[in-house]
Amino acid sequence: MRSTPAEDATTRSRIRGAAITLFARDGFVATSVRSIAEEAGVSAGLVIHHFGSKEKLRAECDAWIVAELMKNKGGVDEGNLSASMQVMLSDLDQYRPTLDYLGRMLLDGSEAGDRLLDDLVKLTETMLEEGVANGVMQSTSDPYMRAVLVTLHGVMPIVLQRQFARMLGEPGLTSTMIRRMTLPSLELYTHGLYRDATMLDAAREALKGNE
Amino acid sequence: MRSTPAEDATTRSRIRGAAITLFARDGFVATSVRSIAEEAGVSAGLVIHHFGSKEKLRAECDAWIVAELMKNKGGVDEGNLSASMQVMLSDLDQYRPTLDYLGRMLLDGSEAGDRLLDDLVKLTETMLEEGVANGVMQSTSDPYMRAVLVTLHGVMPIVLQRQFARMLGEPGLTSTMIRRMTLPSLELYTHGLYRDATMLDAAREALKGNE
DNA sequence: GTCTATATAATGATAGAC
DNA sequence: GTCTATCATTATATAGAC
Repeated sequence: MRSTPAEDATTRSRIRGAAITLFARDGFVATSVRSIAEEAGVSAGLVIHHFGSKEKLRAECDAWIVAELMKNKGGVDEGNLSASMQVMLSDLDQYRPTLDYLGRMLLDGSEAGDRLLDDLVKLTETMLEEGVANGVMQSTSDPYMRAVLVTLHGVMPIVLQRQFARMLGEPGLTSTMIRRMTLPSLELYTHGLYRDATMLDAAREALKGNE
Repeated sequence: MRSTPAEDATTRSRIRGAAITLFARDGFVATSVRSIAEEAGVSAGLVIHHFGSKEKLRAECDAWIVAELMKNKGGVDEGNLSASMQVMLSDLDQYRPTLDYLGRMLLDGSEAGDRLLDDLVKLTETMLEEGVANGVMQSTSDPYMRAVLVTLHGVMPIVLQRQFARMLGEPGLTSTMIRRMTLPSLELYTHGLYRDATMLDAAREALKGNE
């Protein structure tokens, strides 16, 4: 619970940092208290002494990461998801552990991760609404679903970063990858994939029958 | 290794089925041999007797799922990913275990999962190339990256199914969700998100400077 | 605060009876 | 083929010395 600023050399914070690294890399269940202790250069007993249990340590890691993410989200006026994500993706050296851990949270059933994603969807929904109101974005038949899809597409490079990096021959999430995906992503979000509405109209007709 | 057709009542296949269910639901490390045995209604010793080790059991589950997925991919002439996925997504009752397990494979570092995803990307790339050649799809500055993005967006509902379902108030991947996401997805793939190329042009300019 | 030693439970895997 | 009993290892967590 220590929250003194600039406490980065504390043993407690070093343990937390080690835990974040290993939870992010191997997942919660696959990470042992012993391995965290080793990574932090302390004994296993001390880890438990400081945090009570592995589960409580995880909760504190979750909270720490959420705080870290909020710090950056605050910096963006509009609460624009892609912008706050972009800030972190453009400074990978600093934010990699945070982003890696975020990916784990979204998959591992963390309560904090769920609430975080809900927030991201809300931010995205607002951004899309404003875009439509300003006339810069297309309207949609289902604003909430579109916000969910855009958000999940946004976190995909983090959640599936192992596959993403592997397919591009990179060792992990790199700035090269981020740069390379920028144009194709924007192309998709600008011109779409299909040149006309044949598929869309067909789907509209098909769904009309089912309702 | 038994491959006799209609062997569904075999103890061995029942154990494999139980393993697939639990690996998909809880992940490989979080699933114990004992819990698989219980799910299959046999003893823990028998599981090892049949498969040698937990790891070998996993390998056989992987192979089984890959075969199951290939079976359906073969049914589609063009090797269209969204079509073969759609086949399975439209018959969730039958393919849920397979799809759930696929999601795990893509995340858990399974070799078989990696090769499978590579195949899906290749199929998608071919489909996109043909679409461009036929004039029904937009061209792109980076065909491979676009294929990767479209593929990863395609498997996203499976990989992030827990979040996806939770945000739509569903207990898991349901046909209701699939139906509801159809139109917004096609809208995005038809009209995109942005109404003009302002963002895209800006990115093009910005990247020109960095090269 | 930090360690070592230990308690207790669960894990993957083996041995041998039937 | 299937079970029970068991081994060896590892896990989280505790106790107590320093």
